[in-house]
Amino acid sequence: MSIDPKTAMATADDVAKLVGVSRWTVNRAFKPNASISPKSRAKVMAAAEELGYAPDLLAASLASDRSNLVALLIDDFANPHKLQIIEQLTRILRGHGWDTLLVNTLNAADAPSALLTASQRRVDAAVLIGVQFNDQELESALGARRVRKLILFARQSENPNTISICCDDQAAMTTLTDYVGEQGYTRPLFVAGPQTTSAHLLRKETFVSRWQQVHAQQLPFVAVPAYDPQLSYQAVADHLRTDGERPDILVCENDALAMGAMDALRFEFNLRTPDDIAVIGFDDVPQAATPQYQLTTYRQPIAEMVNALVDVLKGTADMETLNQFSGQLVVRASA
Amino acid sequence: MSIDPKTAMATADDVAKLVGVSRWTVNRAFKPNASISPKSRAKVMAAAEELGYAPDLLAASLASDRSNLVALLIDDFANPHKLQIIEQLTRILRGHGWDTLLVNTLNAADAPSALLTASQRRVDAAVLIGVQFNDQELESALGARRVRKLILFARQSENPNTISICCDDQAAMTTLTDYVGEQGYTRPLFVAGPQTTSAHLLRKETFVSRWQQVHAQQLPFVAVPAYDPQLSYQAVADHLRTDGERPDILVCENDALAMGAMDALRFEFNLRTPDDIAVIGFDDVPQAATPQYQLTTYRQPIAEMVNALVDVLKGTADMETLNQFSGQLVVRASA
DNA sequence: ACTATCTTTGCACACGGGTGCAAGTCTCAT
DNA sequence: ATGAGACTTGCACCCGTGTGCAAAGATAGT
Repeated sequence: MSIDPKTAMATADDVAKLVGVSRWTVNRAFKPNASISPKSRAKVMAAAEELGYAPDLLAASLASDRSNLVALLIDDFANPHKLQIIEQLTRILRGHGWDTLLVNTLNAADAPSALLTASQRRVDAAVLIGVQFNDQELESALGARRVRKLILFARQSENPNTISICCDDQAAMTTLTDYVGEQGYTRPLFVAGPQTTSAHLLRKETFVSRWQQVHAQQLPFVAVPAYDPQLSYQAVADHLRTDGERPDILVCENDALAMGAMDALRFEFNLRTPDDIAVIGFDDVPQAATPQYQLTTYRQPIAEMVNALVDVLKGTADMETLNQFSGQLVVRASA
Repeated sequence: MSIDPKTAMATADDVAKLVGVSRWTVNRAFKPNASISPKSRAKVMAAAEELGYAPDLLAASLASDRSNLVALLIDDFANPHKLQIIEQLTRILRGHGWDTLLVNTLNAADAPSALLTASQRRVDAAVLIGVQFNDQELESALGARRVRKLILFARQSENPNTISICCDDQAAMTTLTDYVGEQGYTRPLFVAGPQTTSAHLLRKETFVSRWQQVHAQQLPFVAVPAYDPQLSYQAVADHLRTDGERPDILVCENDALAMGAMDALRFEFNLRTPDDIAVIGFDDVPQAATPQYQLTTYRQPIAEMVNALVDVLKGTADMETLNQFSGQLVVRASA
């Protein structure tokens, strides 16, 4: 083996010595647009390969004040949609030269500490996704202030210190509400997620107010404490057992809730979807397309949104359109 | 706002100046077991809070040769089991002071490049999980040699440069094989994942050879190109359509394949589980417990395995037992 | 051959903190 | 009061690379 991993890694100085140039020439060889002659670069690269040299990104970050690191804060692992987002985010960011620090935030109280850690790693940005984060803490928490860019992904925010990249939830839910009405449903039950005080989705509010506006009818809802199919199963089952009048459609804040709800209908009450009770979700997770769910849902343009994130990181984003992405209704059998 | 994020971050020197001590005293205040008087520490912490100071982990990594960073390489996002592993790994590692760099490796050819990036960030270890990684590349790839510790998680390896933390797959599959026999099944079909040449699971081999040993019977199998329920659905459907004799149980390399297979049985052939064909999986993903699957499966002790990873990182691990974890058979309705 | 111009290379200084040791300070028994 | 021993603090040097500028080298036109 030519390189002994026990010995110290080769540095640019080592390569420089071997080639007979200065250290700076070596580092330039590794920069795409650096001013260096093709000949020097070739010699450097050859020597680098021989020594197993690769530039130290830590030292580079320290010196340059850019880490090419993005922190991703997630607290919601029961929701399969997160896996999709993680996949696309890590893949696309990596394609543009950013690495991803994945931080599992245990709960809202833990988020400030997670942000602090991220800031100590000098991340170029921290992306909060599905995190239950208190808007006030976004102001006061030390970590929040230390992070260069604070980005809420797939979630709205009124906090001016924050950049929000998301769908126009109101427009999306309006589309969905109208669809529900057009299909002739008259007794919707909204299945909502955690009722946080801030940084939350406007889906329930939009659906309820839009429905009320068109149908002049108050709507009941169920609140599930987390975006977890099992909790949704429980909550929906409990609700249907206690409440007298049966809804004809469950409008769910996302697919995780929708799938749990649908399971409850089927296995607790032996009800069929959509014949007995229809179900509609949000996110279009992979499981939504499987034959047992065939879930009608709304798909967010995640890849586009991640590309917008890249623009934000590069500083070339159009800040006006960042929270106005529009997705599409995916009609399947469930509603 | 007391801290302007646009201005430079406070450094230990700034805090030192404010308190009237040396920089080293400031840094000591942030180390749990450093030699510093409680009084100094209190003064330092107060000043630090005032200035919004927190130690720079990049600079610390550079100077100390420990990054407290672990790279996690994953290429298999269609498998919901990955989400469980990611969740536990990030949570437990964070509890012990390690951060996680999540790298989405596109395919086997991409893994060396991902490892190289990780090594450039000076990760303390790179954890390969479910990655289709060529064993030869584990020898030759630059990134593989530059990484301090190379760990295969939930996967065996014969490569001596590699540390493998996993179940005793043979023992697990033997348990499972015997269970299948005891339940009276006589025509198993094995549903296998990608047939890579190395670093793969020994589940198929173990099941087939064990079955053959006991029942003196050759076994058919299906190979699915990825651990993706949809691909499993297709492969199983195709197989059952073409092959004449119908198996009485599908033994699947993991739950992702098992769920896809079960869907195929139900929706392509209108067969019921386990009455018409039983199904058995591996991993015990959350979905396996839902009423529509009720999947009999084998649960690996992920938390224990992650704790072993922590021991490896700390250098206190018992290397002998690292690939001999044992999980448990979870019997549900599907087989 | 000589100068104007462009390209390539080298360098001082900076980034923020860790390590091990030596000097300084304090405590307490004598 | 004094000295041994324990606890605190300060310091020189190092980790590996980026930045902007100045010097050196190459190129082309006359």
